This record gives sequence, structure tokens and C-alpha cells, in this order.
Amino acid sequence: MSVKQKKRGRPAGSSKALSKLIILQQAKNLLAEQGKIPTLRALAAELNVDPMALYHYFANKAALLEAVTVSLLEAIYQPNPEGQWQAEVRQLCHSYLELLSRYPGLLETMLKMSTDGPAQVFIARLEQALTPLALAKVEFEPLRDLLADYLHGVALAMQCNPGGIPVGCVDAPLDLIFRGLTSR
Amino acid sequence: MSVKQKKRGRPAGSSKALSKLIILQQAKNLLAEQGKIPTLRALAAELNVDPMALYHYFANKAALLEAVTVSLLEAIYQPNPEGQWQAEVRQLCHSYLELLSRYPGLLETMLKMSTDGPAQVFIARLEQALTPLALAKVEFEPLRDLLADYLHGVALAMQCNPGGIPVGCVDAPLDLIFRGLTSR
DNA sequence: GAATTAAATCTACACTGTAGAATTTTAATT
DNA sequence: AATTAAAATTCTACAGTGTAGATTTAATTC
Repeated sequence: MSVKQKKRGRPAGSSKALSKLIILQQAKNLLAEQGKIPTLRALAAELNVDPMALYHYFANKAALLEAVTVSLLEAIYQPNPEGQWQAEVRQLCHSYLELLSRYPGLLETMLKMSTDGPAQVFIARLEQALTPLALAKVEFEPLRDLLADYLHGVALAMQCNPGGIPVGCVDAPLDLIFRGLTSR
Repeated sequence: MSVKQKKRGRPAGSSKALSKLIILQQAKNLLAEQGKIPTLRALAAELNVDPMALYHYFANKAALLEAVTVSLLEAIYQPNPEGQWQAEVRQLCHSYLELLSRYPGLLETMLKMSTDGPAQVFIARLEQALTPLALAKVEFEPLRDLLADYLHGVALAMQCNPGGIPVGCVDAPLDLIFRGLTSR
């Protein structure tokens, strides 16, 4: 009887073993704990469930990771539109980077997603932070692209070099960007 | 005799089937053709050789990819230190991006490498292009970090969204950076 | 000529995502 | 109440991945 064989089929009573929420929560835990995307088998083991059970809730692994990404990205810093814009942007960037580095794989998942919803979250928050500047579209867009891609590059470096790069590394480059912005 | 069984053991005469160079060349071809890192089996098949033969020349797949990376990065644009620095930097960035997007996987391989030789190539060329500005160290370093990580972010976006992003997308953000640089 | 090294193949393993079928329970329909 | 359908789960199995280890053959060295 070495390995306990679990009973097959739908569980009795109202004791559903799983739910999207539970799966996502555990996936986030493992992602943060192990610093890398868990395998479906590892995730299922943690949930005490057969790996294939996950497919009842998500079409495939990519869909699961996208759901994790959407859910996590809501948590980035919400800037105060009436604050000091430079400090607000800085805090937003730090928050974004902390998230992307605490949950490796988020970045690639986000960039590969068909819906750009998650990517828009950062951009929307950036607009909030920059409200005081009242930038025109042609001024805002290059800044947005520069900032987003720069942070993605830093996040990628962080996740290729775990623990070796602090989020503060963006401060001097951010100053450089700000300088180009204030000297219009 | 459906499948032809190749003769085992060291080949006769001076007809060595493989060499580091041949492997690297074919790896680059497949990388560019298929737009993704080939499997060792695919690479070996293209070379008409057993997959394990590759391990005679490289310790593992990562080592092979690192060799590809080192070899390819030499090819980026060599700026003229006496040219117009803005145009030189722009051309360097375009060249760097074209390389990173033509050979997906290069970026991650480079960032994960222990030796930072390959990453230094871009930085050295950037210094060349910026010679006319005679920047102090404290001015150069933020610029270097900003530019490198920004380009890596763009390259990542390109490789997550194949064919959808032209290298020219960096032009406006580059102008923004240049502005912060000329207004010292 | 014997021993060593070089260059290759073969076999086999653990790990991955996941397709497809079987099983058990609950809900819906007749 | 009986039947049918749907939901929630497990089991089995497969193809694809990198690669460890043993084996084979030929060239080189002593």
C-alpha cells in the first residue's frame, strides 16, 4: 500500500477540492517562494490534487499564468495625482520592479499576452503620476515607451541575476529621464 | 532496413564530422531561420550527427548558447568616434536591436552569463560613440544603464511579439534621452 | 605493439506539458 | 422516480526536452 490511491471522480458533498482562486493563490505562493514558475505537477502536489485537475479550471498552463499575472499586477503602487510627480513616478517604478522581480515569469507572461490589459495597468498609473505635468500626447508617448521598456529591461536583468540588483539601481537613470523632461 | 544505422565510433580518415565552428554556424542558422532556440536534437539532425556528439564540443546546451552569443555580439555596429554622436548612438542601438531580435534567446543567454564580456561589447561601442561628449563617469554611467536596459526591454518586447515591432520604435525615446543629455 | 585519447553512436532516464478516457457525484430533465 | 446530462476529479499514456553513462571505432602516443 506504499502510495495512497485517491478516490476517483467528483468529490462527495459540497467539498469541492479546488477553485480558480485557490489555484491562483497557491501558484503565487510557489512563484514567490521558489523564485521560478512552478511545474504543474509541483503546483498540483501542493494542492494535494492530480495535475490534470488544474485543466478543469484553466485551458492550459499559459492561461493559468496569465490569470496570475492579471491578478498580481493590480497590486502595483497607485500614485497620487496631486503629489510630487517625480517622487510618485519613482515610487511607481520601484513598486513595479519589486513585483516583477518577486514573481519571475510575470514579465514574459505579460509581454506575450494577447490582451494588453496587464501592460496597460502600469501605463495608467504612470499617467496618474504625471498628471501635474499635463503632457501632450506626443510628449507622453515617448516617455511612456522609454520608461516601460527600461523597467522591463531592468526586471529581466534582475531575474537573470537573482538577488544581485536592488530596485534603487533605477534612481540615477530616472533622474536622467526627468532632466530631459523638465528642460522642455 | 528502414532507418539507416550510422557507424559508431570515431570516423575514419581525417573526416571529422564536427567542429565547434561548424556547430556554432549551424546553430546560428537555425536560430535565425526558426526564430527560436533549436533543440539539441534538431541541431544534431541538421548536422547529420547524433545529439550526444555535441557534448564532445560543449559542456552543455548553455555553454553552446553562450558561445553563439559571444560570436554574434562582435557583429554589432562599430561607431565612428569622430562622427555625429547622436547619429552614431542611434545606429548602434538599431544594430544592437536588430541582432537581438534576429536571434531570439541571445538576450537571456547574455544576461545569464557569468562572464560579462558580451554585455561589455555594447558598452564599449557606446563609449566610442559618445567620445565627442567627453562625459564624466558619473554622467556616463546612468546613461549607459538607461540605454542598455531600455534596449533590452525593447528587445524582449520584440521577441515576445515577433515581427510586430520595428527597430525605429526607439527613435522618439532616444530623442528624449538625448535631450536630457544636451541640457546639462 | 600496447595504451591512451578523440570522436562518435546508442540506450536510457527524469522531467515537462497535456490529450483522452474512466470514474464518481450532483444537477437537470422527463 | 428514473434517466440523462453535467461537473469534478483521477489515471494512463505520449511526445518532447536535456543529458548521464556505456560502448564503439579510429587515431595518436609511448
